[in-house]
Parts: sequence; C-alpha cells; structure tokens
Amino acid sequence: MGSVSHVISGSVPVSRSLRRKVLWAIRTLDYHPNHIARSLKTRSTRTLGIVVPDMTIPFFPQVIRSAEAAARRHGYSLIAVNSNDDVVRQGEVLSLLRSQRVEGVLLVVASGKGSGKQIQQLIRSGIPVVCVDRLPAGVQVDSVCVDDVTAAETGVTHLISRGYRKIAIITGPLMLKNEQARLRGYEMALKRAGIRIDTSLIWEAKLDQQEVVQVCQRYLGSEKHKPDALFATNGVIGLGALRGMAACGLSTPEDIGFVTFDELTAEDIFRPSITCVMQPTEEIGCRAAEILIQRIQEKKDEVRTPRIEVRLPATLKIRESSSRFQAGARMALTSGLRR
Amino acid sequence: MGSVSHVISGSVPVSRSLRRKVLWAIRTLDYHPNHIARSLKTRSTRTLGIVVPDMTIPFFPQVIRSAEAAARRHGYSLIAVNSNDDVVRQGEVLSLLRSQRVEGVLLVVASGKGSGKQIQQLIRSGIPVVCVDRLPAGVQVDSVCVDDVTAAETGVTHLISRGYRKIAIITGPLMLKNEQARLRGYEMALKRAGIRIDTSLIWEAKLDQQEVVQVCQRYLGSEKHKPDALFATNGVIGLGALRGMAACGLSTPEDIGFVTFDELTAEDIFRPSITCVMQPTEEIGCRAAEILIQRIQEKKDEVRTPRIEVRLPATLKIRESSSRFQAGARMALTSGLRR
DNA sequence: CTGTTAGCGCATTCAT
DNA sequence: ATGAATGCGCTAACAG
Repeated sequence: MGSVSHVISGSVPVSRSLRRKVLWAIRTLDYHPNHIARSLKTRSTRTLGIVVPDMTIPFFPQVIRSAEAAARRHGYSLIAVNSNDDVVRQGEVLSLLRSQRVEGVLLVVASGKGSGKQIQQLIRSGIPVVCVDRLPAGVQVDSVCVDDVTAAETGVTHLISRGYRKIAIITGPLMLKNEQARLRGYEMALKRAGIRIDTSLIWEAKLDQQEVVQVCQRYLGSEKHKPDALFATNGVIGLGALRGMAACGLSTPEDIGFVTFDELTAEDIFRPSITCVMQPTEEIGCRAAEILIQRIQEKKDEVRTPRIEVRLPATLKIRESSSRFQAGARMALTSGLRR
Repeated sequence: MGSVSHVISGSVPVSRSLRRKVLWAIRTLDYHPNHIARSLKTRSTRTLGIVVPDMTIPFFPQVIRSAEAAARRHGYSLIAVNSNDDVVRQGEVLSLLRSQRVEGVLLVVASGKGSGKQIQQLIRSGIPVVCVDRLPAGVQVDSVCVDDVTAAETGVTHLISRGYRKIAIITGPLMLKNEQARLRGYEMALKRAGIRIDTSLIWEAKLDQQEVVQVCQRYLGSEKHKPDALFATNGVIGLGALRGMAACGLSTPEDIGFVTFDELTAEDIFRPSITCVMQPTEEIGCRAAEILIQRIQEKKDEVRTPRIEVRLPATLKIRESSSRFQAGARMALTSGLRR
C-alpha cells in the first residue's frame, strides 16, 4: 500500500485513523523501511562518506566524530573508510563510496601522487568533494584545514622567543600543499627574526615512523648539523621525531627544544609534556561537513558559489618541551653562554 | 543492455569481442555500477556495520581497522558509526544500519541498559550480530573479546609479585559482563595470594573522565582507604585514574603502584611508563569480522552452528608504574618496612 | 484524503 | 552467445 509511504514521510495529509492503523502495522511487523529501495527511487541516500589515511591516528577520529555530528544535525549519516595512505587503495574506496551513491565525500588525501585525478573525476560525476586537513597539489577543490602557515609560524616563533636559534624542521612529504605551507610558516618565522634559513636544517620524511626515526638519527647524530630545537609538522612525524631523539640519547627540553603540530599524548599526565600547535579538530570536521552539505544543496538548487577555502586558526599550547632556557638554565641565556 | 551485467559479473559466458566493447564503454562513459540497485535486486549489500561507543578512544579505531581489513579480504566493506555510549543513540544507528541493509553488525555495546533487546531484535530480523570487546548482560550472542578474567588476574598478580598488598581496583559500570569478569580476575588473584578481599577497595565508576577523577579523589584522599596500588580495568578509566592520582598529589610508582588495561600513550617516550595489560586489538577485530562473515554465509547455506565465544589472551607489558619496590626502594621490601 | 501505478538500475530468466 | 523482459521495495504522480 502506497499510503504507508505517505504516513512515513508525512509528505501528504493522512487521516488520523489510517495513520494509526499504519503505525500499528509497522510496529507489529517490525517493519524497517528499506533505504536502499528508497534511494534507488529518490536518487538520494542522505549519506556522506569520509576517507582518511588511517583511523588509528588520533587526529582523524576526532575529525570524523565532529563531522558525523554535524552531518547528523542535517539529517545525513556518515560512513568512514581508510585509504591506508595509499592512492590506489584510495581510488578503490572512492569508487566504493561512489557505487554506494554517497552524496558527497570528505577526503583527507593519501600522500602519494594521483589524488587530483580521482577528485576531479568524482566532482565531474556530480559528487561534491571537500578536502580536509591535507590539500592535494594542483586541484581546485573546496577545503577546510588549519591555517598552516600561521600555525607553523606561531610554533617556530615561540621557539625563537624562548631563545632557540638553530631550529630544524622535519616535515612530511612536501608534495602535500599543507606540508609546504607549514614549511613556509617556518621560513617566515625565521626570516622575521632575522635568522638565516639553513637548508640543511630542513628535513623531509615520509609519513612513516621508521623513516622519521632514521632521518632524525641521521641528522641529529652529527654534531655539525645538530640543531638546538626541532619543529615537527604533524603528529605522526612528531612522535617519530621524539623516538629518533631518544635513539640519539637526546632528551627534550634538556638537550633540544621541541614543538610539534598536534597533541601527542595526555600532556597533563606524561613527561615530558610537549609544546604543540593544536588544531581545532572539532571545528574542522564540523565546517567540512557543513560545506559539503551546502554543496549538495546547491546542486539541487542548481546554484553554484565560488570555491570555499576555510583556514582555521590553531592554538599554541606551551609546555615544557620548549622551555630549556626558561626553566632550568635561564642563566645560560642571560650570561651569554649561548648565542 | 543486459549483457553488461554478464560481462561485469562473469556469470555467463560472453564473447571476446562483446566483452571488449562493453569494457570500452564502461571506461569512456565513466560508468560506476550502482550498488544500490544491485543490492535491491540481489538483497546482498556486501557491507558490514560496526558501531562503537566512541571512535576517539584509541582501542576502537584499532579494532575497526583490523575488522575492515579482514572484511575486505572477504569482499565486504565496513562502515563505522558512533553510538556516543548512549543506548538510545545506539538504537538509532542500529536502525540506520539495518535500513541500509548491512548484512551483519559488529557491536561494542553502549554501557546503559537495553542493548539486549536491540540485539535480539536485530538477530531475529535476520541480521547476525557479533559483540566485540564489551558483552551485554543476559543475551546469547556471538562474541569476541579478551579473556577478561585471566587478563585482570595477570595484571593484579603482577602487582602482588612486586610486593604490593593493598591493591584497589577501579572498574567501569559493572552491568557490563566483562567489567564483572575483570573484577573476578582481580578477586581470584588476591585469593590465590591469600590476600583478603576488601570491598572498600573496589571502586566502580561510569566511563567518564570526570567521574573517575572524582572517585579516585574521594578514596585516595582518605589515608584510611588509600591503597598501595591501583588496577584500572580499561583505558578510559586508567587515564582518569592517573588524573585522579595527580589531583591527590600522588605519583606512580613512587607513591602508588599502577597497572591498567590498554596502552595509554607512547610508552617508550613518555614518563611515567605504565604497566599494562595489552589487548590483542588486531586479532579481536579480525576474528570478529570473520565470525560475522561466517554467520552470514551460514544463513545463506541454512546451516547453524552453536554460539561462538572467542576469548583472546592479553599480554602483560611490564613498565615502571609497577616498580616501586623493584627499582628505587627495594630495601623497603627486604627490610620489612612494608608488610 | 486514499488507492493505484510507473519506473529507479540492476541481475536474472527466458527466448532467440 | 545474446538481448528482451521481469521485478526487487519504494516514492511520486495521479486517479478516484
């Protein structure tokens, strides 16, 4: 009976008695509407997809959660999948989401090459995409992420203000636009402080613990290159850097200052507590979902607003890993033992 | 053209030339099969759902990841949703998954009352459920989790072997079967060591940081109840306990021994490192997914094997939070200052 | 207001 | 080996 549909959707007036009968039937038969059939008809799944490189990296679940909450407020569900930071796999899951007819996708791109094509194809086929956190090079696409340049600049400037001068940066793959941006922020901070940029202090690593550790060991091992502080451009790299430092017998803040993007642990409990540039994860997920939903709406309304690029401010959390000159050895600074 | 279907599925022999033409068309038209329509016809979505209380708790993403990998090996996709540890919300998302016609669900139950009904309804309607990690009381359902009793017993026995005698336990809601089991493991360890069980040392808390901190403060504050060691039955509680201890000015291992379920941080880097009972997260997710898929298969084959309850062994990771008598103050033990 | 009907895109049968 | 015809469960449009 088609009236069931009317009752459920409420799109058409229905008499009280009929409504009651239908509701009763639904209950006793334990009827669950088949969203699949509905979707087939309406060509609307009210489902969004999000693909992240690796759900076990704390930053991503936080984003997913807030995106999910925002989606839910608008009557959408969100399904999450991992790309394992692999572009090929990413292609597969995008194809999957597409076959499942999600109405839009939030994408944290994998770090290899080729995401651009996938995104363009998706968009061309009518599925809006909002890139989150990471930005692929060479594609025009809506995006929400932290204000990378300013965030990095803030972190590095903080190190400078604490008396560090030979500051190294360890970044993820520089083919990601925002890794570039974070590097730019680093350079701007140094420039503004009148510190020469030393390219031997710019270390690029893959997003892989092992490699980060090796890179750190290589550079921190030689006294020549050894910086007095290190800035890491994301959480995975930051953790790897700490491990690398440990492998070289270096502690922070005693032997080396350290600031990283992202919170690494429960900083109130564990030592050393790490100064970090904290991203507004909640808001990133929320804004991204809302923009995506707006795009979906726009498609229905056949309007089209210009590209949206949201850059959210980060927060500097000052803790002990950047406090060598402050805490223990302030006199070293004032007495000029260190330049 | 219906032959397209034949080509894609390979279920019917197709001539080389025709196949080539179809394949070519698929490529140039950027055709993506509509899983939705396919599902409607075949009543098979090859999709699994997993609902967890909170994806931002590190344990869950790990389980999801391995479950997803296992599912993928069997040609299934996995979609993840949060219940916010709320039974009502859990009902909603289960209904959602059901409407999306997932073929089975992995469920980490929310800690309130009423999950049992939801599970039974789901199963009765033909959707297999495998409970993961947490077990609801009073329901017969397949499940995969750590061997709670033995795991807890191992942790507590370790504390005893390190010379701790007045050992408190802080648990999550005891309406969860496995919180009960962990408590039982605690009691068995004490009993076996000939230590009297003191109910004033058994503290129950909700799975809520704030509350855990309060509970700890309440009991750790009074010298009378103050234990010489604390055992926490899961990661959230463990973190809360550490915060509670800090709030009382207590450090581990100096003032109090501490062992918890689950890894709390990057233990190789941060101090104090915490002795923990580590769950085999990978295997939990993997086994759970495989059992679920097996159930789905069994339904198709119309066979029915008895209930499966997998209990996986945990691993004790000994670190410094349980080493007061070992490391710094061994003499205190040998000189008999402590009974 | 209520009941009937025609597809949505696919897989499956059944003719060719 | 191929293509045409049927319906999966639902919604939207329409007729009663």
